[in-house]
Amino acid sequence: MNRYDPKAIEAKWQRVWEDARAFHVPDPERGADRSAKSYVVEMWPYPSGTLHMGHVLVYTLGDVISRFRRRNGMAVLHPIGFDSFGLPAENAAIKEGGHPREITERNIATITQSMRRMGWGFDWDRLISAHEPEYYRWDQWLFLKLLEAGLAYRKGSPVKWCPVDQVVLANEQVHDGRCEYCGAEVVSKDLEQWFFRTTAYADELLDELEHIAWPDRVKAMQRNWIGRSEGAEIQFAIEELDAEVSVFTTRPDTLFGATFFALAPEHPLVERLAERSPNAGELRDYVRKAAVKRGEERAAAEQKTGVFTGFFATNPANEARIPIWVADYVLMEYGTGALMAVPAHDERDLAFAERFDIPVVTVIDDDGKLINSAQFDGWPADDAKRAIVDWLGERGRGTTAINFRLRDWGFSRQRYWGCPIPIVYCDEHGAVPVPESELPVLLPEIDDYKPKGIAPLASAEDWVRAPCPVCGKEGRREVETMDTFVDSSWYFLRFCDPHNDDAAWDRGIVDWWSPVDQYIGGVDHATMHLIYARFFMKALNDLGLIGFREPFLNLFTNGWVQLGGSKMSKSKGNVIGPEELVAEYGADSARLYMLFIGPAREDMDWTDEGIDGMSRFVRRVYRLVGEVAERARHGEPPPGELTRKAHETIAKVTDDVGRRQSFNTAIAAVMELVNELSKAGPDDPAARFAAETAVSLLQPYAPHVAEELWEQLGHERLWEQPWPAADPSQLVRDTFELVVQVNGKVRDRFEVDVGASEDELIARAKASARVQSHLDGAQVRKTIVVPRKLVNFVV
RNA sequence: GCCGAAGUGGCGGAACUGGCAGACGCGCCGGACUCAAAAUCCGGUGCCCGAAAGGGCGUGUGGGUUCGAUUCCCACCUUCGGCACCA
Repeated sequence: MNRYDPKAIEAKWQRVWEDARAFHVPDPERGADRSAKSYVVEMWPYPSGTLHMGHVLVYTLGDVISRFRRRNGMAVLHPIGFDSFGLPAENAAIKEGGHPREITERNIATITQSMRRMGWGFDWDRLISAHEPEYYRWDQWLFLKLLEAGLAYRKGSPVKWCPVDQVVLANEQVHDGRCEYCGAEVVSKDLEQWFFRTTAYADELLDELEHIAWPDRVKAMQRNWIGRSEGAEIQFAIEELDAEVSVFTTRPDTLFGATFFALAPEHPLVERLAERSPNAGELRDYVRKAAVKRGEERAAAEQKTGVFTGFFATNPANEARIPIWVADYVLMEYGTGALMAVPAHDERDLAFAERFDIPVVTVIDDDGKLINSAQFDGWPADDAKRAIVDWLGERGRGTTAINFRLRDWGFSRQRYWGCPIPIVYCDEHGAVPVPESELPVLLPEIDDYKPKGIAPLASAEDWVRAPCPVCGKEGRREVETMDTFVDSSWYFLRFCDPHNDDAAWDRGIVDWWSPVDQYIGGVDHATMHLIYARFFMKALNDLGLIGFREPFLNLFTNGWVQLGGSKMSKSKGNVIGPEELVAEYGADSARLYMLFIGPAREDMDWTDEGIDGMSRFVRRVYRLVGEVAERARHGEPPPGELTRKAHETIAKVTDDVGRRQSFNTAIAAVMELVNELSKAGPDDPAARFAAETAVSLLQPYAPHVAEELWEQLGHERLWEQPWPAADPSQLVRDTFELVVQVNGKVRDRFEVDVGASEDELIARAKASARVQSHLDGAQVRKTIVVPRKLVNFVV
């Protein structure tokens, strides 16, 4: 008997698939039926040195789904590419020398090899990588489109700046308000940065969550992230300045309880107040210090801080003059950067009021009714919200308002290894887009990638000098690059038409395949990537470039793979990686075990004992099926236990993989079938059918060994065979196990004819000696019969 | 603080629609084969009492609904995750 040799088997079939172009899908024919297409995408990997266990999980999931759908008669697009721009390659280049491109391409080559060895059925003809000009020129083109549509823009936003070194500092480079390099006091400076107007779609991004089949937790995270809150904007007057300043509040019902007014240090009004304030020095000093603090630092402060401006604001509800403070717990980025403080009904306002001895006025009683609120006294708070805003509205002092936590997406990066932003700055014409005909703006070669606080590209002086597209006079190129999330916001569109040199994609082709039917990836991308990609689709749809507004109809979020946990096994002591795993056990066992450990949606713990067990199972299947293959018997399997078990297993696996996406239980079901087959032995008349069924059902998980055994059984090209169908007539049983309970406790169980009537069931149940001993002459008060399940006597 | 997910044997987990708790696997125990070991095969394995038959207990805790609850409801505890001076 030949021994199971995964290395030989896997190499053999990988070769066969490649020669047969088994996973290649052609472009759709014009007018082709879309109902049987399926577009399956796993989040494209960042090409770090090697594959890790997380990759094994994600791509095996995608492969199982793709192979299953192919055999269910669907045209399946299952592509792969690399998210190949980004920081790690740049950092590696800084640390070890070499060019980020070389490092990246070397890694891609290594990982590609490993992916092939895992047997993942990708359409390799569609391989794309973000760092190639053939890809990123379309990043640039899309940027120009969004710019034209007003969905990309530039604005100044405050950064930490060292006035001595003349560089931007990252948060981590500021210690106690001083520069990490020279110790100079850091100041805040407005720096122009690029933004996408994600907030233009805030409402839709929120509302459309209702209509996509995503996990609840991901939807919840996006809702949190978008953070819609409903409330009101209310105008307060500052009489001394003859100015008005508005605040956002979700609690207009507490308006009568406002006892002070607070401005963010960055609020434009602060400087105007400082000009006329007796304590201008203190005020400006406070503002300066607040500006160089990190947001988290401000939030973590044990005590609230602030400075009184010397001015007062007038509450439009009761004409009360309340003191205006500047306080760094007020955020310029949210609402209007100003707030009415109601210490009685807001913890933060209370903490501030206590610190600075500001009065606290309660305006809502324990019953939720308004007090101290003039004509609104006695109103329930919820009704009062609306009534007060209406009342203010009549006098032009307030209106309902909605605020979002979501901010526009700042996507420019002071980094080298990314897509150049196609803009030239001209003294006369400002930021001028590079004409489409001049794309791509190629990333130039430079010598030093180190972050110096100015973008590395600035050192490529010949490249930076470029003529202004409008006037031709010398201008300077944008030296910042795009966030890599730009690359990943549309790569799944490019997969549909990956080699198009004339356009980012052909709309007909993209609209045929898209949206993605099944997207798979880690929950760590719940907010950023999955929001940005949704934003892109909405924008591209509005631009007429695609025919849909949501990128991913179904999302499967996989858990994390923990290695060893507390109990690292064997004496290796080391973490075992996919490469060693394939070398030791073969890809099939690795793939199977990865999905068998537990529900793929949840975190899981990889153990070496576990894969030993799976390896045992695969060898067992190999041996058993081999024994069956040697027997000559063919033809229809006779009805019986084993035949029925095979049909039940087909039904179970089809449902688990197809509908429930419960991949671990499907494997368990096949194991049960294999156990039955083992018990029946290779000479059982149904053995061949059981073996063929087990092999066929295992194929999405363990494609190599399945293909090999399928061949041994005398067939060909399992990957093209229709998925087996359970014969309903074979699933019918003529007896079932009746459970008999007394007072809800199981006392006996035995086989009963399916056709038995209720009375017969009760009679049979009562006849049982075990049941009798529990009835023990007591009077049966009630009898419950559940057809084909149980009888319960209540005594 | 707000939002979300989850608590089941020694371990990973199963039980999909309120109906046999613990499928499947790991580990462990016993046996077969072997000079021996590995591999493989067979059997056992929730806990407690019992020689056994059998009985009792048992799905985080406490209550409730129900003939019957891992499943539904209420309260609480714990763990994990997201957001967070967001007004």
